[in-house]
Formats: sequence, structure tokens, C-alpha cells
Amino acid sequence: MHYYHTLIKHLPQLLTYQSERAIPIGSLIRTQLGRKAVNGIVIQEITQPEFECVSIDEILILEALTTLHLDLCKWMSSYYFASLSRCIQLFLPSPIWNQKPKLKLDEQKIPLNPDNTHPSKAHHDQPLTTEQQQVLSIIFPNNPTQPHANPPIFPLLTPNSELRTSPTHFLLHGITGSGKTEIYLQLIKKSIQRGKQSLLLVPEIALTTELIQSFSEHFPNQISIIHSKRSDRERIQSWHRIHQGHTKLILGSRSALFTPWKDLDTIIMDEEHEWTYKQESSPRYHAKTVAEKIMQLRVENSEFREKEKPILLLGSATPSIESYFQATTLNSLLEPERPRSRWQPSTLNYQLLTLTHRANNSALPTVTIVDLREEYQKKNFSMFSEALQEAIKQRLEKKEQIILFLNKRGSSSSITCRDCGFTPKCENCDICLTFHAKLKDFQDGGLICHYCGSYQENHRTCPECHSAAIRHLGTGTQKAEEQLKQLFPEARVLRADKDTTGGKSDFEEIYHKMKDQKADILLGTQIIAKGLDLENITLTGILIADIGLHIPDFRASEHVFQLLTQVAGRSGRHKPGEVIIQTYQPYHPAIMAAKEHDYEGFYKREIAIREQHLYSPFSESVKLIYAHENAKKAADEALKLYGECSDLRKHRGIIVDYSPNYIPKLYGKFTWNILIRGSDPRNLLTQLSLPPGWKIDVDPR
DNA sequence: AGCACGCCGACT
DNA sequence: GTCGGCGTGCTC
Repeated sequence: MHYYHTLIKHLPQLLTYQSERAIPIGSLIRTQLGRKAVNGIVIQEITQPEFECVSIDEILILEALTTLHLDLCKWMSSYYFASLSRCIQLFLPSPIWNQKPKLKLDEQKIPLNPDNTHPSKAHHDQPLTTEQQQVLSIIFPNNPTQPHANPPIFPLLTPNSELRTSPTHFLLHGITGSGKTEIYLQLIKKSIQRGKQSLLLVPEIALTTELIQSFSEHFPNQISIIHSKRSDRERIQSWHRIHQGHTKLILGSRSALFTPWKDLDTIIMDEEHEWTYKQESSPRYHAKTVAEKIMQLRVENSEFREKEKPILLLGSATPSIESYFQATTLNSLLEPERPRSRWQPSTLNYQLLTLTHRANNSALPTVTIVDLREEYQKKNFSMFSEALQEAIKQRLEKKEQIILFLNKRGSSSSITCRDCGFTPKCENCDICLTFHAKLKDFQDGGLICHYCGSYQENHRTCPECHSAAIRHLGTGTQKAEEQLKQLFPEARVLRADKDTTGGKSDFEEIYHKMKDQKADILLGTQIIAKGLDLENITLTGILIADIGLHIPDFRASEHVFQLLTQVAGRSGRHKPGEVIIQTYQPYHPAIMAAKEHDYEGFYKREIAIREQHLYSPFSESVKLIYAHENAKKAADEALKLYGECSDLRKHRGIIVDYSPNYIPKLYGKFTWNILIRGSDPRNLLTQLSLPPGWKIDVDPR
């Protein structure tokens, strides 16, 4: 008799079942729980337990998951403090989990129709640029058909094992339009030639229609596209196609990591800096962290021979500070004058690859910065500066199109002086303070730091220039739309924000309206920053760039820089383009760097700040979250746990702070956070028994 | 997750 | 007296 630890859906702990015949680990089986028939995943064979066991009735899917998948789930479960059940569930879409025995024979058959049938068009590859060839010859150094790499592109390191870059991890830093997709295509082709599977992760599937189209045509009958809005039938079909190895390219958002691949040897993350790669519900994983773990498990388990090492490639025009650090840390460590940080981050090394030229040699758009403080002093109180009004007028006359961007997401209630641009920041954390009308006994409201929880009285006048015009920067697409209609009554304005644009179909509608020239101006929030590649857009206006800078987050500058670069990339892809950035802080590093298209410069400034304040990648962090409809209960609970955490903090190098969420009431609940950061904050958590109601977010965004 | 059990408030 | 609220706790 065999005995197995078995995972039944939703149960927090494993139950033991028995079977006459041996059942492979990872199989989906059918058995009894109470008097109900249920499905389970066989996790591990164990010796006979003391209690009586119920028998496994039948196997529904033989080895639905491999031991590598299970190892990944176990690691995720412990790293992210999530139940194993939740982690395994990622790999099993509910129609697979819940399948009934009678469906078994049908489902196990190889589906007749492939996932995505596309007329196989004759595809002649675009000729590669010299730069692209160089990049490929670094990734595949032994490939005789490629010319050898240009030595200056990556540092020639002494054969010191400590400093050797892992040859399997790459960061592709390529400006917008430099042809990163061409590199992805070549990697995937090579992988298919070797008979392996590849995974191409994109931040948001709905905004990637062109990429999907192109890859579907390149790899007809070999691609599975993973997105949330598929029918059960489609999901079952592609699950089995991947499981059986018929799918060679898996394309999708972060959830595509959790498909039953077997011979995965190439993982590509496009736009790796995007925040959508982090899941905001349990298990709160980051796709990059999981991809790195898959790579590690592959190599450890491997039957991989030396020359067949798996590849992880991150691609971005504006890499995250962390990733760029990982790709350049060797270089900086080699500079003797660079001071060592107190906490030496233990990170994986990436090989940096760069594409600095646009494939079609078109120029990057010119970026102009408009100082809103001057507009205010000129008594122009509208949201549109004179320069922007003039630029809009010109485009309307030329029948060219305009994108106007209003940063709304996460619009926090920070305050700004309209005369001098001053915004109060926390002295300890370098984070913008957030205004709260009711705070302690401050009559005019108070300012809170949402990192360390410190607070102070609100300013009645600006501490810098003593102006009384220090207040919240209003936002709102509606207000902008009204003003736009007054200024340009003849213009056809299309509005796109959370209220007007829900899903993929809405986005496509906007896309087509713009493409068919049925609107002149597209006014919107975040959603218009990505995915629009339209020939006739020659002007992009950012109405208030500051709003993003004021979000109480140490990554605020980084996000604004990335966003501005991305939005700027929307215009002038085909005709010369212009970008106008309106701001109260024209000399802010993020804004100046975006104007100059200067990633390196921005990175150098930013990494120094991160090091100074011991933010990521110089520390790790864990956020504890508590939400309750009763404000006092929430605050009391947070203070209580904060006390416990502080008591546990025995060694130096761990910082514990607690503060209310910067949106005080979210979904009808008052939310408080405890932030533990330093080296190995997870260790502190293992010593703590977390009271009910608390949620854990490891490596929060 | 379900579905027990169990201990307190408003009703035919 | 009972009906029913949903707070803990168990399922091999």
C-alpha cells in the first residue's frame, strides 16, 4: 500500500490518502473528503500513518505537475507566506482542477485544433541591424554564424569566480523603437530549433495586440496565448497543449508563468519594469522573482548540458533601478572609489545588453518643459499653458492628432506651492508628505509620512517663499475636458479613463477611433500611455507631471521617469514628434532626464538616493497589511503588532515603521501598514505569530 | 472552501 | 420556548 500527502483544493494543510498502486507525484486524482467526491494533487509519498486512510479512487491527469513545478510552489509558499494550496492553484485553472471523471477520456485526447490558427503567411525576417547582431552574438557566443561581439559592449572580467556574470541572465536595455522584439523573435526561434519551449511575458495582454499578431504569424500552431478572458474550453485546450509539449511559445501576462510547461529553456519579460508583474493578491509574487527561481531550479535539477543553459532575458527601454543595478553592479564594484554600502545586497548578476539606435533611424521626439509656476504668475489659471495651447492649435490646423495625459492613478493628497513649486517631504524618508484634513489636534489638518508614520502640522503658507498659494494640485479628466472644449470648441475630444474605459474592447474602440481619424485629441490617464502606436500622433502633452512625483513611494521618481519616457514614445514614431511636459518642478531629476532621454544619468542619481536611504536594492522589505471598517480597531491593531515587531527586532539593520495607508479609506475599510525593512526582514516574520486578519506582502511595490 | 457545532438576541 | 446570526474548527 502507498500513502500520499495530497492537496485538496482550498484546504490549508495536506491530507493523507492511500492507494494500492503507485501514483506519480504531481498527478491530479479523485478521492473522498467527508462524503463528497473531490480532486487533489499528489504531493509526496510518505510512510504509513497512525490513522486510517481513505483510498484514492482514480487518476484524472497523470503528472499534471512536474516535481519542478511542485518545488517552485513550495518555495513560493514559504517565500511569500502563502498557503501551498494557493500556490498550486496558480498552475491549475479551475476547469482543470474541478474536472469530473467522465470528462477524462475526452480531455486527455490531443486537441484537434491548435490554440491559434493563423494563415501561415510567408515570413521573411527583417534584416538585423549591426547592434542587434552584436547583442545576439553575446547571448549565443558559440554560434559560428554570428560575428563576434564588440568587446566594449560588456566588461571583460578576470576569471574570478566571485565576479563572474551568470551567462544565463540578460538585461536588454533598448530605447523605444530599437527593435527589442526582433531579439525576442531570434531567441524563441533558437529555442524552438532545440525543440524546447519558451515563455514570453508581457505586462498587459490587452495592450499587446500588435505583438500577439506578429508572434502568432511567426509561430503558427506552436503558440498559446494566455489571458484572463478565455472560455473554459479554450483554457482546457491550451493547458493540455502546453502539458503535452505541443505549444512551443507561451505568450501572456504574469499568470503565463504558471502553465504546465516541461521543456522551458527561454523566459523573456518584455517591459520588465512594469508594476503589473507584481500580483496584488496572495500569493503576492513578482514575475521576475519567480522567473529567476525557475531558472535556478532548472539548473539544479538539470539534465542541461553546459551549452544548453536556460536563458532569462528582461527587456525594457527604462529598466527598473533594481534590474539595472543587477546588470551593472559588477562594473560599479570594479570602481575602487565607489563607497561600499552598509548592506551589501545579495543579488543575482545580469549581463547588460544595449540597443541605442532606433531600427528605422527615426529621431526621438523633442521634449519641451513648461514651468507651471510661471503660468501661475502670468495669471493663467487653466490647466493648459500658453505653449501647450499653441501646440494644440497647430496640430489641429494640420489635422494631426494629440494625446493629452493626466496622471491620476494614485493621485495622492500632497500639497504644492503654486508660486515656487515647493512640496513638503519627510526628512527621514525623502518621501512626499500626505495631507489629512482630520489629524490629531491640528486645526488646519496635518501632514503624514506614509513610510515612517511621522506627522506634523500643515503649512498655511509656503515655508520656502511664504506664498499662500500652497495647496492640493487638483486633477480630473472631466475638468480638463471642459477647459479643452472652451479653448478648442471645434476639436473632437475622446476621453479615456477608469470611468469610461473598462476592458480590452473599450481600449480597442479608442484605438480604432483614433486610427480612423474620428477624434483629434485623446485625453486620458495611465491607460493611454501604452500600446498606442499611431502614425498621426505628433504631439503628446503631460498636463501635470508632478502628480506622479508626489505619490508617497520611494519609487515615485522612477515611475514618473518611466511613464514620461513611455508617453513620449507615443508621438513621432513615424513623423517628427513633440512632447510638452507641464510641471511645477522643471528641475526635478526625473523630468530633466526624461527631456534629455538620459537613462544612465537618471539611474546614477537614483541609485545613490536608494543607497543613502537604504531602499531597494540596498535592503529588502516586507509589508504587513491590516484593514478594518472600524477606524479605531484598525489603528489599535496596527499599534499592537507594531509593538510586537519592535520587541523582536533584536539586531540592528532592521527598521520597523507603521503608518496608515495613504488612501485613508479604501473599499470602505481603514488600512494600516507595518513596513519591515533591512537585511532579511522575512526572518523577523518567522518569529512572529501573525494575528488573524493580517496580510503579508513580501517585496511590496 | 464548505459544513459542521455552538453560543447569544428577536420572534411566531 | 425556537429560529438564526456567523465566529471557530475540522476534513485523511
